[in-house]
Order: sequence, then C-alpha cells, then structure tokens
Amino acid sequence: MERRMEILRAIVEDYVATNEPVGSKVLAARHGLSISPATIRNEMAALEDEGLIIQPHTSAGRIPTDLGYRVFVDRLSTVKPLSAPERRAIDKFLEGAVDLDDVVARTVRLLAQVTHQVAIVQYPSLTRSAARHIEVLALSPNRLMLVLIADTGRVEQRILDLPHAMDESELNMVRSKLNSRSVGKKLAALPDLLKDLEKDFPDNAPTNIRHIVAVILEMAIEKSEERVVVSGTANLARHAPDFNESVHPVLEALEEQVVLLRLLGEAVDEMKVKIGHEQENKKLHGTSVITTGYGPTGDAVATLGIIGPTRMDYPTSMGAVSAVARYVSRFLQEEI
Amino acid sequence: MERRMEILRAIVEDYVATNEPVGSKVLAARHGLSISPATIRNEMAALEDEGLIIQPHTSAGRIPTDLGYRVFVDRLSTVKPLSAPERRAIDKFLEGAVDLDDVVARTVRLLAQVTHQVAIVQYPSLTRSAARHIEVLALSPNRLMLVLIADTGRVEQRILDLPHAMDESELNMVRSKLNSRSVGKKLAALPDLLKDLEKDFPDNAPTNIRHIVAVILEMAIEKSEERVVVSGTANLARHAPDFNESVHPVLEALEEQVVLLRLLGEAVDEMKVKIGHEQENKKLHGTSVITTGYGPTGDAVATLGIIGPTRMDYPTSMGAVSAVARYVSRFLQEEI
DNA sequence: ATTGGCACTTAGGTGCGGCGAGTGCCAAGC
DNA sequence: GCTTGGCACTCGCCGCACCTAAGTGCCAAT
Repeated sequence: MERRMEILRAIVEDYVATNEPVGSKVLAARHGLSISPATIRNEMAALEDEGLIIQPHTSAGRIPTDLGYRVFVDRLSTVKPLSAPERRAIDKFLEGAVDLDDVVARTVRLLAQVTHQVAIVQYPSLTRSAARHIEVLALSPNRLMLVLIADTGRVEQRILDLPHAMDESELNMVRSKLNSRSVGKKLAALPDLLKDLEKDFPDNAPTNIRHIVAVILEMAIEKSEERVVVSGTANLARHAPDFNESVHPVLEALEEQVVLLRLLGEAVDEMKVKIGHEQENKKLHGTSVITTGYGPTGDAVATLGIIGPTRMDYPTSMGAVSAVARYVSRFLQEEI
Repeated sequence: MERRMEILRAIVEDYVATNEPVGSKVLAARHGLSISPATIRNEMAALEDEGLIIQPHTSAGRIPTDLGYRVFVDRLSTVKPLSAPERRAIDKFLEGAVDLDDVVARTVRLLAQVTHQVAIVQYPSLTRSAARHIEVLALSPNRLMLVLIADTGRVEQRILDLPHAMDESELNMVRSKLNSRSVGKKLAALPDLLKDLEKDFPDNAPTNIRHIVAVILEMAIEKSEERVVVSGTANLARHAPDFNESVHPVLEALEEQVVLLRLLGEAVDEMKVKIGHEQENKKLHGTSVITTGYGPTGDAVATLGIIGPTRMDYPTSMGAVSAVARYVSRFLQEEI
C-alpha cells in the first residue's frame, strides 16, 4: 500500500516535470524503485481502479486524475522552502513600497513571478480592519468629502451633498465626535457606535448628521467593495498548447470580481488547495488554486494565492504562496 | 484611383467581417461594384504593388497589410456612432459609481464590453491635476500620515516618521499653511509653492517641515505612479486560433506598466490609432491600439483606449472609444 | 480600358501503411 | 504468494500520395 503511494508520487512528479503520460518502463528506470515494470503495471492497474490515475488512450502511459493530485497533496508533509535568491528577490521587490496600493501591486507581481502562475491578491478587507481616522472636508458649504482611513492603510473616500449648509465649527465638531467614537474600533462595529450620533448635536443639525453617518457606513460596510488584483495572466499561456478550450474560459473567469472573491474565500490562516473539479466554477475545472490568508497582525485580514493548471508543481507552489504571505504580512506590520 | 480605394475599403471590410482572405470573385459579387472579377484582379495587383494588400499564399485571396489598414483608417471621414441600447448601457454602467476608483474600474470594464477588445484606462494624472486638500494626521507623536487629495478625486497617502515629536498645535499650523499655499493650484507647481515653507515656522521646527514637504512632493511628483488598469483580456482569445504566437506576447506586454503607459502616450484630446508595426513594441506588432484623452474639465488629464488585433472593426471601435471617453468625462465633471 | 477564358499554383482534406509506446495477461521463478 | 519476463494487442501519430477547390496572372478579344 505504501509502495503504491510511492508510485503515485513518482507518476505525479514525472508528469509535472515532463508533461507527458508516464509509462511503467520510464518509471522503473527514472526513479530508484527496485521493482520491475511488470510489477509497476500491476500497481498502476490498482491505482486506476481507485480512480487516482487514468490513461488518455490505450497505448499511452498514465496521468494523475484530480483525485490523484488530491491524495498526492494530502500526503505532502512539507512544502518546498524558497531558495536563497528567491528570498532575496522578495525582499528587494517589496522594500521600496510606499503605500498600501503599492504593497498590493508589488505583491501580486512578485507572486506571479516567483510561481510562474497567475497570482491573485485581495486588499485587506475593510470590515476586518479598524478605523485609524475619519476626515471630513468641506468642498463647498453644501458639499463634503469624507475620507475613511483603516489601520491596514486602506483609504476610502466619498463625496456627499448636504441638504443644509454646514459651517466650519459644526464641521469640526462632527469630525471630532466621529473620530472619538470610531478610532481604534473595528469597522464592523461602526453601525452600533455611530447609531445615535445625531443626539449629540443641537436640533437643527440631525439631517446632515444622518446623511454623513449613512455615507460612512456605506463606505465601511455596505458598499465596501472587496478589491482584488490579478497578475501574470501571460503565464497561463506558457504551458498551454491547446488554447481556446483551456485558457479562454479561465481568462473569462478571472475577469469577474465575484468569481475571484469566491475563489479566495473567507480569509483564514491555513493554506488551502482546490484541485480541478473540486471547484464549483466550471470554467476553472482545468485549474487548481492555492490560497492562504495574510495580514499585519498575525490573523488574516485578506487572502492571496495563485491559480494554475492542475498539472502544477504543488510542493514548490505551496511553498512560494506561503512564503510570500509571510513576507507581506511582516512588511505590512513594520511599514504601513 | 478612387475606384482602387473603394476596392481596398471593400477588402478591409470583408476581411474584418469574415476573417478569410478575400478573392476577386466574392468581392465582385458581395459588393455592388459593377465591374468584373478580372478588372478587380488588375486593381488588386496594383494595390499589392503599392504594399496595401498581400496574399498569404499563391492560391488564396488578399488581406490588407498594416499600411492598407492605415490608408483605410485615414480615409474614414466619420466613425460609427453607438446604437441606442449601447448608449443606455453606458449610462447604466456608470451611474452607480461612488468614487474615482469605482469610476475607473467601471469604465474599463465597460469599454472592454462595448468593444469586445482589451480595454486600458489610465487614472487621471496627478501632475495634471490641482490640489483639493492636504491632510496631516498624527498616528503617534513621531509618526504622521499625509493625505493628498486631487481635484480629480484621486487620493494619495504616505506614512512618515519624524525626526522630532510634533504637538497638536504645530500640526494644525502645518496643515493650514500647506493648504493655504496649495489648494486649487496645479500639483506641478507644488515644488515652487512649498519651497520655503519652513521659513514660516519658528527655529526648532524646520527639520520636520522639510521632511513633510519632501514627502508631499514625492507623492505629487517624483513617485506619483501613473496608474493603469486593464480589462477584457479574455477577448484576446475570442478570435485567435493560433495562440502561443499571437496572444502570449500581447499578454506579456500588457503585464508591464511601462509598456501600457507608453502605449497610452501623453494625454491629448484627439483620437489616435496605431496599427501593427507602427508600434515600437515588437510584442504588439500583431495588434492595433486606439486611444483618446479624457478628463472632467474638457482638456485631457488621462488617456483611455483599446488594444485588439490589427484585423479589427476600426469604425465601430473608434466610435466606441470616443463615446466612452465623452461619457466618462461628463460623469467625472458632474459627480466626483 | 474591360472582360472572358485558361493554365498554373498551392493549402487542406482524405485514405493508407508502418512505427513505437505502452498495456494486460499468462506462465514461470524466487 | 508476490514478482517478473515474455508476448500479443491496441492505438495514436507520422509520412506519403492523391485529389479538390480556390484564386491568381496573363492573353487575346471586345
């Protein structure tokens, strides 16, 4: 039984390396297995019965099925660590980043470059962040600009037309009350924290205040778009001879924010691997996704990952995803 | 001579519609040209001598060369206007946008959808904008956050560690002086406007002030990245049977910010068309680019456009690009 | 100048045979 | 009882020959 798993591992590794169905003969030769091709054939037949490998046509070798990759991945005890040059490259890539946009943009390009796959990085989620500051600016007496700054460095802004004009002193009061109630608190708690803010104000102001609070809640919760960036789509091409069937649907899927967000899922710390048909989205049945959470504080405020062909080098890719997540988390903690 | 140009036009239109080399027979039949195939053959031979069309192999019809497309485009007097449903779709697409990020994101998706090509939209350039507000926030006594808001709605922020601690009153003074000098002025003028700001302060502050000014200038000028977003890469696939040669290099090129910015060029009002080999970038020799400027004030603060195969429907695409630029300009003017 | 006719070129499809890779099964061996 | 060598069998793939369809260039006639 253990030997059979060794053979599965060998098949996966060989197939990933060569992109050709692997037969019993080369398997016996290339790997140090001290058994004959005939024995391997018997084991292969068993593996095929179990649904772990399949032969594309009668006169070809075997390739792993999605289930085969799954078993392979589950049996991995360690992911492959990055090489020293790779680690240096990561440092160098991130070190000049000036703000959150920059960090995210660099991270996604970095991840694509290191893994040679398509990289996906989600911005730190607003609802999981805390408020750092809320700024209220008068563009004109009836027009405000609201700026919400989260502790992850993320900044949201909105323009707002007021029903009544507002003078400078009112504005200052609103600003200071907003901040004293919110700063340091989770954005998810804002609805409660700001619920009865208008009570702090004299009778003539509440309409304006209600408008302002509504817009802030909109920014923080309702319309807080979960932003996602993608890079390295060119890598889809690299290993795809058959184009229109395999690459086009994936490109299509990657265009849709909704799909991407579902792909990344809820931000959790552990690394997750979804292989081929394990994914709901039919367009992605030929691909696998590796994701993990990241965040400055240690617990995940967002997710990043890669998507590539099911035939990918899982140990190396998983190592890279995990390493990049660690690096960017640390960087966010120190710098932003 | 005029007839010859008519034939060129017919060849381009037919080839764009069918994606097949067009021969003299179908040309005589399909278009209302009241001349025989033989005559058309003579004219075609002339067009080939002029380098406007070419035959892929001896027994095939003719297809336009880059130069042929160029002549075709230059002879266009009018671009094709959008259909009523298309115009309604644009309105609907843009109307819910809440901030600049949102407008840009929606615009690029809109443009990709309308043209069925790859869309590229540049964020309003900072150096062409004016300052709307500069905010200075204390994160701790030694750590500031600077926020620069441009009149195009664009927001840049930076974290800054101060050499000396700074108290609330100093902070307020810095903020008000920064704003009184900058607001409403072009960001490009900031270096002059803020040059001797430290003179307004008592002797003990200048180091801090110099740091702050330096970071603001960095945001506004030096490191003001020109941001670009891309959408619709899946459309590259749609019409490409030969994949690895034609699509991969384009995807690669689209990954590089530098390439994209060069593609869009300086923001100018007129529409520009670059066809195939007219582009410097070798990876894009199989594609054409249509760009035009846009901006809330009427003069262009940024560029948007599309990139697609040289074999594209130029009149329709040019109409769409121009229309979307007009719509988004108007939207920016009204809303943000 | 235009046109019909005709010989010429070539891409692409089809049918055929041989080759090679790999398998499953069976009988012999440790 | 597991392992192994041998062998017949199955297909996919490649190269070849052949044919057809499409389109051209050129020439002579109008």
